[in-house]
Amino acid sequence: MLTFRDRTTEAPPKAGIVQNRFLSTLSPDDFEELRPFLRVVDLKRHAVIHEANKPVEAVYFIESGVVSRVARTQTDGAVEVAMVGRTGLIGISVALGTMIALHRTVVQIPGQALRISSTDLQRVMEKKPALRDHLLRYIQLLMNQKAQVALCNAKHEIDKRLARWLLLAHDRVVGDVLPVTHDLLAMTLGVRRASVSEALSKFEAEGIVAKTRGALKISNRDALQSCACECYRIIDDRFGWLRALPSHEYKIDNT
Amino acid sequence: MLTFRDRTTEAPPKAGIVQNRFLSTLSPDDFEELRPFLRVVDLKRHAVIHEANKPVEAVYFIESGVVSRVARTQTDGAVEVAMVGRTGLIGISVALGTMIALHRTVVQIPGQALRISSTDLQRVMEKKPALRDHLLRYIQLLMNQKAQVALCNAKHEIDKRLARWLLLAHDRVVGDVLPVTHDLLAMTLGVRRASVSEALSKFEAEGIVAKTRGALKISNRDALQSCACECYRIIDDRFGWLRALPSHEYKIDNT
DNA sequence: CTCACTACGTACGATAACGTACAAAAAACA
DNA sequence: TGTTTTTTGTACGTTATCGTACGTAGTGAG
Repeated sequence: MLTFRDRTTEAPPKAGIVQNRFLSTLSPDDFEELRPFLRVVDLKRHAVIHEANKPVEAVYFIESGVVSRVARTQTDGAVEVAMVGRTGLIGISVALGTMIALHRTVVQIPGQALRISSTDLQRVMEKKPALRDHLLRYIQLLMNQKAQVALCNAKHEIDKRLARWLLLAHDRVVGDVLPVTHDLLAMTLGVRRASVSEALSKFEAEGIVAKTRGALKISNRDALQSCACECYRIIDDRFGWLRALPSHEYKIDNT
Repeated sequence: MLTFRDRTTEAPPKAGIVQNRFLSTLSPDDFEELRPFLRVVDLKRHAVIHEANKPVEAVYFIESGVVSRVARTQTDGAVEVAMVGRTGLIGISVALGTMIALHRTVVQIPGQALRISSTDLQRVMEKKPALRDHLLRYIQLLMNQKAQVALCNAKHEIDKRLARWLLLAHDRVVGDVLPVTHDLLAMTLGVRRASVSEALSKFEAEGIVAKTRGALKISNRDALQSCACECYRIIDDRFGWLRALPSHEYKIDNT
């Protein structure tokens, strides 16, 4: 059991209100078109939402939790190339028209999502071009994130990369607790588990995070930010346009 | 002067015929709509085609040479996140609707391109939805490449990454000579110049490449391929759909 | 309560890559 | 032609990270 109060599995702050930033920034008109097709689904830990090169049956707007897009090779394990949370969605290949997943997508921190079948979404997109435009703009965020991660992996030390990941994840969950193991972080960053443990111990000694078996608590976000490389800011800045858009309180059936 | 015959700056094999694979796989109907707007332009070494976060004035379909999309931070130099050649184009943000460049784009190996202004391309896209679909599908290739580079940077040794880059570049030029300096390769891969020199010396000792000041010749492509990591194949495979499409011989004014 | 299992702390030598530096060779320039 | 600049070869000590391994402490199952 978690020693920390795990706020990430709590009910969303406002029950029945859409938490997803992508959806809440849609115009009421566009969202109304989408609403009848959306269904709440649980994202269970380590669940594979999409498999690389396989057809995308449905698109998921993340309501809570964190999902990773990962790249793989035969010999190496999976490495995260982008992180998606309340601000985003999984299944962009529907907007791109191929309906084939680019990468494996895995649930890192459990939560919920609003699901719509690919065909339904396609139909709505045809009717509402603004929705497609919104999706395409979101794709730029993802591309930017992937590119920055590529640079970060090439140039920055493990502790900086770890700090970046923790900050991005922190932004995407409710509360300060991240229910992640060192092992998971190691896989995600493509490094040794031991390296993650060492870096986290250093952070804990400086009072930046507090550790528990299976979970981390961010105690001093500002200090963590000064540990991270510029990449965090660069990735985060691109979400500015999403944050800048007016956010609506859309209701959704919790069934 | 180059000791090797530098075939990359020769006139294209068939003068007046479009070399760009993206264009040559368009339907005659769609291409005809585009043709009047296309102008041949030179890509000069180190020229910056697009600057990150700046408006995209025009889109470039690469005819010859190699162009890199690079990510940057204040403190680190630029690192390549994707490579574009005869098979692709620069300026996807026009297809995504934002008209703002995601990354800096730099000419690595000089060549030529077919240029169309962003507004003209937008107009053609509206008239010909198939063109937009084609563009969006191409974006998946780029995303895949970025993701694989992210993994590669995290997990693979310098010599394997170098081999991957050389293979990708080799696929994108005419002939076996790559007019690149060690310095450029180092920047591109995000490593020391000395590391590149060492790796190349090793390759030369094994008869895989031949070196000259400012240029490399791929002597044994098969051997090079067995030096590279899986990432080359993974990136290259995604171009399968482009290669699979029928290719037309479209004429273009060389003025 | 015991047992098995997962998560974490920590240690060791090995090695890939780093930063830096300097000189030689080739090309460009004047 | 001589001079400057660019490119490359090579070396040194240093550091980050690796692979591996083993012990320990929580956690869950029976």
